[in-house]
Amino acid sequence: MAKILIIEDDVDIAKLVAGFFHAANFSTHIVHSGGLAIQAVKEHQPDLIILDIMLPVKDGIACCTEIRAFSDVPIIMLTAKTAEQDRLAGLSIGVDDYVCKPFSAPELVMRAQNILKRASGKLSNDGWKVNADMQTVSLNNADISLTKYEFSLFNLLYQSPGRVYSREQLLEFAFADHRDTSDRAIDNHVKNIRKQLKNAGVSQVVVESVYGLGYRFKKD
Amino acid sequence: MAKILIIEDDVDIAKLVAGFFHAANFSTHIVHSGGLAIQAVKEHQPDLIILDIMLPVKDGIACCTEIRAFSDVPIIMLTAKTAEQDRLAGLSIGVDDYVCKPFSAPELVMRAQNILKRASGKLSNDGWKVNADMQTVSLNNADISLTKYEFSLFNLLYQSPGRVYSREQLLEFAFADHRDTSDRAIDNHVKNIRKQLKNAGVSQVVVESVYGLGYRFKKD
DNA sequence: TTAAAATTATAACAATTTTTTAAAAGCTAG
DNA sequence: CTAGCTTTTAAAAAATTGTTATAATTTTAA
Repeated sequence: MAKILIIEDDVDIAKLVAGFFHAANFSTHIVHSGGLAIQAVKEHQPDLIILDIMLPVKDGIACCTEIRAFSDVPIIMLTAKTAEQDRLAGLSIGVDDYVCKPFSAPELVMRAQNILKRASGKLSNDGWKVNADMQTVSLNNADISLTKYEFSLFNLLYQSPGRVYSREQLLEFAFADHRDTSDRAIDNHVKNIRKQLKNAGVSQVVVESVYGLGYRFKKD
Repeated sequence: MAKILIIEDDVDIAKLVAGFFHAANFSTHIVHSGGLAIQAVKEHQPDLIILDIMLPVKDGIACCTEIRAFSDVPIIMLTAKTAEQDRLAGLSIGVDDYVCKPFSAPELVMRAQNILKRASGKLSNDGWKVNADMQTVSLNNADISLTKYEFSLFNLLYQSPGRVYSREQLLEFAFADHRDTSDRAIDNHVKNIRKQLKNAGVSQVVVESVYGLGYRFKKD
């Protein structure tokens, strides 16, 4: 389920757009000003951004430039007038697409899907792909099949690269009802995950142990 | 640009649906009665049909059966009530998908896109062909006859390769009104499907079990 | 630097859960 | 009633998960 970040000051339009993306099975997050945009991008790591060009204080073009300084996340710009489209075309800031207001929501969703389809081939997130449907993880399109708990564990660590989880936390968050299970079970799952990854040709260790603390997913 | 034929007596709904498909870059043609449907299909040769199940004089199911007599064009049925869905599941007329009213237009468009993507591949999906009329499945033109529930099960899994369905979901989606049936029934159907496929000379296991989760159709 | 202590890695095995299978019982349509 | 399909049942097989013991590694402290 892809994450969409909507940067739009008009509350009604933001909700409308979010609603359509929900219907199309995306998860969304909304911020209402350009000032909050950068932080939101870093925090939520969206798969795609819908960005209004007309924002108070810091406008869409400024936002886009700032985002582009640290991320290649696809951006669809919402523009109001033809003049703005021309301006967009002129400036070659890194916008992936633009949609003119008043826009058709299905069209917006579809463009988002197209862009994501294209982007997914680009292996943006270091080549990692985590698919909860299949309970599989893939690196550079090589599927790695994990068991239920292996996946649960891997996924939790993967979602917050660099964050260290204690074995207690891992039991609590990834194993849910197995609170009375021994810590060593975690070690074994980690061992098995590493073996699976190695078999799939992943040479670097991505699930790191942190002595005395727990495990974490390697950052960068 | 794919052609959609919309068979729907309610003028407003027909226009609404047509509007959404236009926005998604399809061309559409509308007929408002079942009586005109057959001729329209022959004349316009649509790539996909949206068919309302509730039509005056000749209803959607009758239309579907008639269309299936001479064409394999994908059909999405619009149904109003759950009872109708059950009826659909029971009759296995050759409907490719159904959408329940009130439906989300983006969802309808998306399902259409998915079906068309699959249909355009013809034999691209490893030579598999699923014929809802005959309740047969064929691989490279070798027919495999399945019973009603075997087919229903196989077809559901086949439509979303790689997606894992839990036994609960399979009961809900493929068996419709048999919610109180035991999980083990699914296992037996799967066993029988696999036996049939094996008898037909399909060596690879295409209906995979995913330990702890359910079953899925093998992807690629 | 080295030894002791603590932590993590690994492998073999046991326990548990889930899947597979076959046979029998229950249904249903002809 | 019969034949074919579906469901239940129960036991065997397979896969996963958990435990234990031991080895390897890292940290700490002498």
